[in-house]
Amino acid sequence: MELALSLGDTPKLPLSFLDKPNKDPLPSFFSTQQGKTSEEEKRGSSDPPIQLDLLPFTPVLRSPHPSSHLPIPWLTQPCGPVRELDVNRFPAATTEDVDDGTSLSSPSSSVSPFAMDFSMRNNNNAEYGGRNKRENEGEAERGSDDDENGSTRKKLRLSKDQSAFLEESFKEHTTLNPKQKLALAKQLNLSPRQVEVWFQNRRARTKLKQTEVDCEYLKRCCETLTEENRRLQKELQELRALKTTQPFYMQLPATTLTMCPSCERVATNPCNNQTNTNKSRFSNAQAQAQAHQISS
DNA sequence: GTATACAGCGATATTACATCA
DNA sequence: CGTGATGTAATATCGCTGTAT
Repeated sequence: MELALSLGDTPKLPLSFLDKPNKDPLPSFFSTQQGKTSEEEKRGSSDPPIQLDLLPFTPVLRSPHPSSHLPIPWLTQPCGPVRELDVNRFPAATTEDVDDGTSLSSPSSSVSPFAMDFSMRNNNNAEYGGRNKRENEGEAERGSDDDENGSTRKKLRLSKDQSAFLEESFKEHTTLNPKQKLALAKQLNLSPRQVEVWFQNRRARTKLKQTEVDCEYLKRCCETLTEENRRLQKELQELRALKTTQPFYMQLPATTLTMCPSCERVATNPCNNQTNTNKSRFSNAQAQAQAHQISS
């Protein structure tokens, strides 16, 4: 994973929740690799920029309003490889079977990255088929989820293929405009509301994961800084002890003081910036103070 | 140009259910 | 088999934004 953190130079940590003002629903998916596993996301190293690769293929091009959505790649690009169909699906179910003339699963489909037919998916599931059928007939939108016998909602489990299809769509676009929503719903034989809910939940999951990663990163930062602080405190104590026991620099003639070009400190000798220790820096500071005293 | 009502949408919290160990 | 943990679909609510009046 690419890391862009520089605690010394960067005033701002690359945390999504710090970059976002308030309402931005999703982290910006940048500088990440594809195919990161959750194991890798939970890595214990102190690697910085923790930007989850939750949308590996595309940057987020979020538009606050459907009317301003950017062109939709998966509405215009040719379909990707045809996915394996659900083996549990009725073989007789074809796209044409459910096509009303505005088929979205044709090769020139304006919907899917890969052709797939889910028309029989939910009907295979005796428990959920009726509900989905009803919803797909346009009856169910917000607030009308009870099934026909008035019972409470039944939890629908989307099939693997449906989930995969939605995931692919989500990679292309994390939000849907109404047209996309309808197209996806038709393609998956789900209600537009279900598609909408799925995307809402998916965004929430994405954000949650990113938050977890951000927290983990902050935790590591805190630990690192604590350790650094501890080390510096210890060093300071040593330097104070050194000052009281060995004030050798006070005896140096002022004419031997020079300015180190690399670190811009007054020193008795040009210091090696890379190997300069804090102790020598301390001595330099003392010498600088002495030089200032002499000049004034 | 401004104020108001309304609709649509996304974010978020929560609930309900399915699945698994 | 019962149970708790976990994942996720679905619901409820709120706030924001654009639009019509």
